[in-house]
Amino acid sequence: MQNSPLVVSNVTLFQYSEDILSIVLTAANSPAGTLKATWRLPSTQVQRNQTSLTALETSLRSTIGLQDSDISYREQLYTSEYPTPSHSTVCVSYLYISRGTRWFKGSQQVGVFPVNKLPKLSPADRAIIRYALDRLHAKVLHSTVLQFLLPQQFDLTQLQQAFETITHQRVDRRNFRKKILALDILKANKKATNRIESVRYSFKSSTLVLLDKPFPPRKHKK
Amino acid sequence: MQNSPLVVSNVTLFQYSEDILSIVLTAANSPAGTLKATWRLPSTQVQRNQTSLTALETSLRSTIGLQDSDISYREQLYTSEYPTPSHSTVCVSYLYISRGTRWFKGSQQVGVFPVNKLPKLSPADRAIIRYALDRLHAKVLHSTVLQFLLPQQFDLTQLQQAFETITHQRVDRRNFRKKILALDILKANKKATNRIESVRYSFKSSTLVLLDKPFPPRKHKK
DNA sequence: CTAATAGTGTCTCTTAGACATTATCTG
DNA sequence: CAGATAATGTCTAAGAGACACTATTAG
Repeated sequence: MQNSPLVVSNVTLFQYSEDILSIVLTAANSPAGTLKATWRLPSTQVQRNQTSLTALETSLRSTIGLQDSDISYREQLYTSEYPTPSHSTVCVSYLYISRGTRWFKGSQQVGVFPVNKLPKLSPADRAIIRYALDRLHAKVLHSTVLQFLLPQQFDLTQLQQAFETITHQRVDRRNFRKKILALDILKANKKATNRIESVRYSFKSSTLVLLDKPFPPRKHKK
Repeated sequence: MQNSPLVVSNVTLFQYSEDILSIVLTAANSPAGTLKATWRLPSTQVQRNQTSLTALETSLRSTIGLQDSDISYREQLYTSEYPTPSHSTVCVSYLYISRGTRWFKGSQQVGVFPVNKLPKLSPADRAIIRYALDRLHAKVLHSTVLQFLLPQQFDLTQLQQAFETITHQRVDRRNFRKKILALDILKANKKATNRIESVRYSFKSSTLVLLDKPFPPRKHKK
């Protein structure tokens, strides 16, 4: 007999590679006789001696093999509630970022889906993902989140591509460079060869930095 | 026997008048023999057939007499957790705004405290209030939240004062006017008399409007 | 008459944003 | 030698921010 709502937590786990932003989903045990898998955000119930965070990480490790160190960024998204007359559920959602999928086992239970090719999902999960995408979008404009999606070293073209992919904005290359360099958040690493290779950069700070002004050029008419 | 954490919700209820930003707190039943009241954020436990929101509003009505219609703005703040080895607590916090305190009964159980004269509070409550203040500050810069703190009709001086109080910024009057009028979010109401009375304005939209660019002049050197 | 408050306009400087060409490497 | 990619500088227009005086009302 419980007198508290059920508590669960789930996560929108982003991952970016080859200019594609993806989300990690897990396949629910499909009902017998069903051919198609049912996909969900990775989620778990929270026991009374856990927090939503510890429960989630334990679950991620066992179900999809994700180590703590595979996660480059974490933040709480929001808490949603699903009331029923008898027993409501409180769901604490998180936004995680992983830099790649070295951890990915290719299990049939786990899938990495580009955000514009998501499988059928519950309305609740879709709402959460939409919210997470909005949040990520906003954060790209006002902070250095991109550092958690990109490899540690990258060139400005990669940075700009990631920026454009996530914000759905096209920006002028020269203005983008000018502005991002003016922000003084990147450090240049000596280029390895003298061929025409791009100068590789990394972020000065390894932690999220908030920008006073939205960081990039806004539009690009032509 | 529960297998879920305990769920509670609480609220940072803001109220602004006479150029002072205040928060509503309730007095916990002080332990016998204690002279001083112990103040807390209004909070309530969430039962299994409730949501944090319904539980909170029910509780607010009965404990401090706050009607639904007294609240001009609501938003979820964040969810915090207080783990203990045996039984952790999940606390869903909200940010509310009320336009004044007509509802206020002056009960000994309820207090309205200016944000810079808060009584002693638990570290958890202080953290939540700090967070709420930061959020409010950010929202003043990027949206029209001030409409929920101010009376429906106000003059630009009042608007600017509220702005300055909440952001701790002093801005130049002329620049403030120029910018806020350029945003085209206010409508002027005909002034009642032909004396030197300020023109009174109200917001065009009765709902929160997000601004693309942070709304006001930033600094004021002298 | 004095003090307080409301209202208003201009100039400067910084920054956003538009835009085209050259050099190097790959095939 | 053709095609792709990286690097770079200048001009213009808009907006941020600094700044001072006049008119009205209240005491």
